[in-house]
Amino acid sequence: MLIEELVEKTREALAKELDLPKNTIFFDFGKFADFSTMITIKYAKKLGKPPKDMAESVATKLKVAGLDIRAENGFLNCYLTEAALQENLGKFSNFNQRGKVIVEYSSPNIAKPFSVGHLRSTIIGESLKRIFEELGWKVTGMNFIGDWGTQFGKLITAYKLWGEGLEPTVKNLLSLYVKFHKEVENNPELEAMGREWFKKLEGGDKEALKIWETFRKNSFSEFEKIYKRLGISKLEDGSESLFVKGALELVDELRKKGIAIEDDGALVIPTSKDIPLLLRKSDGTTIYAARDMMSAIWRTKQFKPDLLLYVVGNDQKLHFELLFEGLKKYGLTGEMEHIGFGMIRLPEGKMSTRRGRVIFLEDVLNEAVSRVAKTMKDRDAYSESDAEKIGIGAVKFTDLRTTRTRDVVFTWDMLKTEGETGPYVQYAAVRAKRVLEKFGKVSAPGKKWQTAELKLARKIVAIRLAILEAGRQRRPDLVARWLLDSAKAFNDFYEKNRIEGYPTRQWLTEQFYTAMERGMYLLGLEIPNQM
RNA sequence: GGGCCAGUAGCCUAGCCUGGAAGGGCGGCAGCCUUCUAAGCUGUAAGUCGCGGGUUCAAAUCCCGCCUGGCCCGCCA
Repeated sequence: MLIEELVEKTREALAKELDLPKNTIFFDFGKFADFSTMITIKYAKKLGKPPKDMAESVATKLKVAGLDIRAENGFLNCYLTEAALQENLGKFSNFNQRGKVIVEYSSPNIAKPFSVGHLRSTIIGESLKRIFEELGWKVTGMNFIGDWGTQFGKLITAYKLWGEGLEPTVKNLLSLYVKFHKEVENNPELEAMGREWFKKLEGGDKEALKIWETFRKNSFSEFEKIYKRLGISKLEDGSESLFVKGALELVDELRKKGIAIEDDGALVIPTSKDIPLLLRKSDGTTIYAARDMMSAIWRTKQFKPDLLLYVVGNDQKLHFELLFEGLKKYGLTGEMEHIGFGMIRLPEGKMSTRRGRVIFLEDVLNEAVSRVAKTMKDRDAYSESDAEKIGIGAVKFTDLRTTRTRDVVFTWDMLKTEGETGPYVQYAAVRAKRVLEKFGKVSAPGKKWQTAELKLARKIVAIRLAILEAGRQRRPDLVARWLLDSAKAFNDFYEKNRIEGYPTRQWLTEQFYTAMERGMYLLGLEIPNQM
């Protein structure tokens, strides 16, 4: 029986034995046993009996095939038997969940370089996409590229004023944007010019559109490079600009239906919060909320999803609350969820594109890879492709292993390769891979596993629970946690036990390796050839 | 001013949903490469779980207040 089924069986058995509702029984996983509960303590209290005796008597009565259930310190600790462990090893698929989900992630802006700020959405989103796929969902990755809005009116203004003859590369456009915001302090009319150009753009002005197209084209080739390097899946193009026309029509429809109302010349949808959802400015142009709404409506029609996920920073939490309210008023019934994540900021404060205070992702990746390359060269074992895998792995893993919602202060410690890092995980996998290459595979383990072997097997088997929980809570860091635990267990095992010549150990090494491969894939980590 | 989130050893972090047994990493100190890769492993020191109250047999976890930091609070995205 699969581990999660054993958990469920135990829950049912306990509910029956203690006469408690199933949904009041919870387990801790991997802390002191494969899973454990202290429900007996609570129950003992109800009966006014000592918890220790209670646990003892429940433990002896409770019989679940495949489990060794023991009373320890008043807790009920459940251990998979050797047979159950063996059955579960090598099984990290077939979760058979059903459903369709659209995950919106990455969503960079055009005419701006990818900063480390975009990294989180991209990496977390990609990982969630893979986790949901693993669980059996049909997943569409959607890229809501920021390519519309007043800022492009400003950028066109800057381009017209100072950009003549300038190659419209992303870096050059960034300097124009920074210059605009500097100049605007002395020359406030620039703001008005910017709004004017945006109005022209939204009105379909040929010149404005032509300039904007150039921005877009250059940015897209930049994105492609970075996605390739990060191993990001092909994403459905959900650029904001695709929804401009629809948004204008939608806003009209909402007004006619009375869902949206005029307020100070602008059009808004009232909400339960103290601010409304603003859709259209008093100058008649739309703001991003209108395009967000239209986009959600389009997604729903096009893909008929059960769930819409938005992997966007915590700073937009309120926006999504308002947006979802607006969408519900419009009549959208599907589930919508904002998957917020903590902001990356610099030790000196928030990153700001306008002030040019950003760290480019490309620079971070290059630095990571070159540090790894140096280490490899010092050891006389340099490989360009492995350096890339390890360097990028270090950056991704650092990001993914911390709780999603925590803010991150950027330091170059992201690039560490020792301790709880991506390279640590990769290293354990590489060690296992080498052993398998050298000594081959065995068809079956031996009988009567030793303590060390059981210990390793328990860690490996927990991958199913990690993936299930990661999906339920939308938390890739739980998979990262498993990778770390499992790698730690293997490194420990490897140092203390000779693997060659012991069928059980060789077999476990293979189980470890395939599970690691799977878990690493879910986070987008690659296994180097050697390190 | 209002709202949301966070505060766990010198530093970083897990545990908080579902109360009961404070885990890990970095750095420090002391060790381990003639046997499958030392980006590894072992041992050790280091904690008023921000502060104060409450609920409870039991609070890092739940409730209230406060302090500190971050973020958000219609014509930006």
